[in-house]
This record gives sequence, C-alpha cells and structure tokens, in this order.
Amino acid sequence: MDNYQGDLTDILRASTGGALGQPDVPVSNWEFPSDPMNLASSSIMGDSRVNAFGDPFCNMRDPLLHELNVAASSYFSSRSSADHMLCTTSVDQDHTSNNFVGSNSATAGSCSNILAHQKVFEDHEMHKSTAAAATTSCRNIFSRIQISPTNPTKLPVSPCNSPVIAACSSPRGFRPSAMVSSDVINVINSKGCLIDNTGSVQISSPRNLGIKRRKSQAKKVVCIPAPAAANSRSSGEVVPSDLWAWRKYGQKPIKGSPYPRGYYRCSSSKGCSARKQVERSRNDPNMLVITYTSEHNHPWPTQRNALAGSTRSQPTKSNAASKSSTGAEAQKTANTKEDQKESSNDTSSPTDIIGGSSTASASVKEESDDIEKQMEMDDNEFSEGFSQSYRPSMPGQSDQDFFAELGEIDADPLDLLFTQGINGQDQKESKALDPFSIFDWSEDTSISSGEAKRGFITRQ
DNA sequence: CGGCTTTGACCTGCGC
DNA sequence: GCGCAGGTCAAAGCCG
Repeated sequence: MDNYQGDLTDILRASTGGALGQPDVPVSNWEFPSDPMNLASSSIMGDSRVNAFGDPFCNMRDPLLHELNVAASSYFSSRSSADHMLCTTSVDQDHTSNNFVGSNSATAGSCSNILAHQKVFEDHEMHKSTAAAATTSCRNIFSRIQISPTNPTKLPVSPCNSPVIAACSSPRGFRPSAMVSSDVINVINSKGCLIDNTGSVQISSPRNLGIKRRKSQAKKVVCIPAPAAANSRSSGEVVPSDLWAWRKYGQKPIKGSPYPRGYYRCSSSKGCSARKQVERSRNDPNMLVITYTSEHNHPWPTQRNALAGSTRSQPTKSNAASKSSTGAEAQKTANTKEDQKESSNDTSSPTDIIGGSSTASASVKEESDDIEKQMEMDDNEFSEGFSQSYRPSMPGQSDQDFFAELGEIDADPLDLLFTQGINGQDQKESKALDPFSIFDWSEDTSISSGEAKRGFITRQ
C-alpha cells in the first residue's frame, strides 16, 4: 500500500494545497458531463480504424485500459471524487511519495482511481490529431493532460523523453492548456509515468529505436504504481495483474536500471503472442512500467481458472515466506482475494486491475520509436499493432459498492462482465445501473471500444 | 500432473 | 567481426 500512498498523497495534497499552477480553480467550476463516457470520447478516440480490419476481438478492450475507463465511471458517480480528481490534475511537484494520510479511505480510493485516469495521457495519437481534436479530447477526463500536438517547444525540460505533453483543459471548468504548468507535466512524467530514460519506454535511445524497428511491433506502455506487497513476488518484483493470464518466461537486468525487467507472455490461450514486460521505473521505483507487446488472439479468459497462475501473486518461494506467517491457507486466501479483486476490476474497480491494490493510479502511454515514422505509418499498420480492443466489463456498481467489495467479493465479477458486457444482454438492467451510459460500450455509442482504447494508446 | 517461477544460456540486432 | 544489451528459451524446482 505504501507504494500507492505517494500517489494519493499527491492527489490529496494537491487538492488541499492548491492546484499547482491552478490554485484558484474552484472545484465547483468543474462540471460533470452529462455523459461521462463521452468525456472519454475524443476525436482522437474516434478513430474507427481499430475495428476496421476485422479483428474478431476488436470489440474487446484491454482489460487494463478498460479498468481505467471504468474507474472514471466509478468516479463519476461521486461528485466528491470528482473534486479530488480535479485536484489530481494539479499534482504538486513537490510531492513526496510516502506521506499520504488517508483521512477518507473511500475518497482516497476514488481519488486514486481518478488519478489513474488523470495520469493517462496520450502520446502520438495527439500528434496525429488536430488541434480541434485536442480540444475535443479535453472533454475526456483522461486526457486532460495530453500530448500537445501544437506546441512542443513549450514542453518543460523533462527528464523524460516523452513527447510533448500539454494540458488539456476542460472546456467547462478548466482553463486552457496554460492551467497545467510545466511543473505538472514534469510531475506526470516523473512520477505518473516515466516515459523517460527507462529502458523499454525510452524513445530517444538509438538502441531502443533500433530494437523497436527491429521488432516492428506495436507497444503500449502503461505506467502504474507498484502494486502492494500482496502482489509482490519473491524477488520483490511486483506484478500487476489484469484479466489476462501472464506467465513469466524471463527476467533480465536492465542496464542503467537497478530493477530487473520481467518478461511475461499470455498464458490465457495457447498460441497467444501477447507479451508484456514489467519493470520498475528507475526514476520512481514506486512506479511500474508495463510494456505490452503484440496482441491477444483470443477473447478475455472467460473463467478465472484460465488465468491460473496469473494471479499467483505469491508464488513458490515468496509463498513460502508468506506462509511462514499465515500458512498455506493464507496464501490460498490471498490468491483468492486477489482473484476476486481482479475480478472486481472487471466490474467496477480500476484500481486493482493494475495494481492489485486499491490505489492504483495509472498512466497509460504509448510510444513510438519515431513520431514522424509513426505519422507515416498507414492506418492499417497501426491497426495491426493494436487492432484488438476488448469488450469491457459492465460493472453497474457504484464506487461505493466497489470499495465495499474490496473487502469481500462474493459474486463473480466475471459473471457480471460477461453477462452485461460481452453478451450485451440485460442492457436495460445495465442502463438502470448506469444512468450515464457509462457502461454502454457498444460500438454505436459515442465512444467506441476503439475510441476508448485509442484514447490512451498510440503505437510504438 | 499441470502450470507456474526462477535463472542461466542462447539468440538476435545494433553500434563501433 | 566483436561486444553489448535486450529478448527468449528451456531445464529445474515449487505449488496446489
């Protein structure tokens, strides 16, 4: 949990200490859109290419990214949470990582969720979008901070090599990009997501460029707070879990980084080429940089057992260590709870899907080895890189419920997921539970799966 | 027994 | 061509 505290700290401190560069923005000024999901709908996200090439699973969303969206949904159910969210936009650069005091755990959780979205920012997609698109995307709570396609020169000198990030202000409550100072950007870069000089996410490194070109694979990079110890492995490596089953097949020390990089491949389905790399940010050990490579060639695992091992949060040796205090049953319980938590992510919680803890804030970023080259890439190529989108779970739960379920989850969230989300049934029911159509992820909605996904993704 | 992690060895691409 | 670094393989062992 400690790993998350810093994020929450950032949020709360920012909320109470005055928004960085925007201390005078009344929270009340920020208005909720009538349709929260439309917030996530930007012209950037409006690209239908994702579904254009017949990917059978194109309607599915990346569970991780989905969770981010869901978090927003949950967040929207709480005005107070929104307030905190607003604050997160102005993260204090002077934040410290571990001094958070959660006076309101529920709020803090929501806040973290919000932060997760706040830290979601786009990369190259913004470059491919027009300024108008950027403006539109500002409606997206997730993209309030985005890569600016227009004024890269104003970028702060960030340790990160990440593309230009510009504040994307809400047309209603937020000021224009000026509201987000370079400090904020720096914070986001340095803490939220270190798209900096860390190995796999490094953009400017000739070697990495070469590797990327060599691999010629689309990648998406997700930065999240390091999950709590519950997910830690014997090596101390924390591996966020998502709906996919990942099997670790390698680990390598990365030059220049004190933290090794773990290599995982999807084990949900044989033959699935999806892979991910997990490493800690060398600039912020509390942050994990997860690089997803390739794509799943199968739908979400429909049963949790399909993820066997994926949630083996305390495997083997580490388990033994864990058992020393709690015994095998404790481990079993831990795993079960983790599964539950992950499952709960399917339904309402974004927080755990990534971090297995209740305060996962995430930054989702995608990179390309070369923006210009990326720009040159045709749509088809792009789609091949991330053609797959995933159908999200349809929680229909309030964030309050979510927090309640963090403690005990009885129902199988996956059931909810597939009854509401995938089967597309009970839409009325979902509607009732989702007055804002938050969970209406049908392609016909203003925010298609591709939109939702592309809102956070570019290619690498 | 199946699936997982661990970890050293091997492979590959790139820069010099 | 060599060395480096990242990425992958596969054997060994653990766990439920």
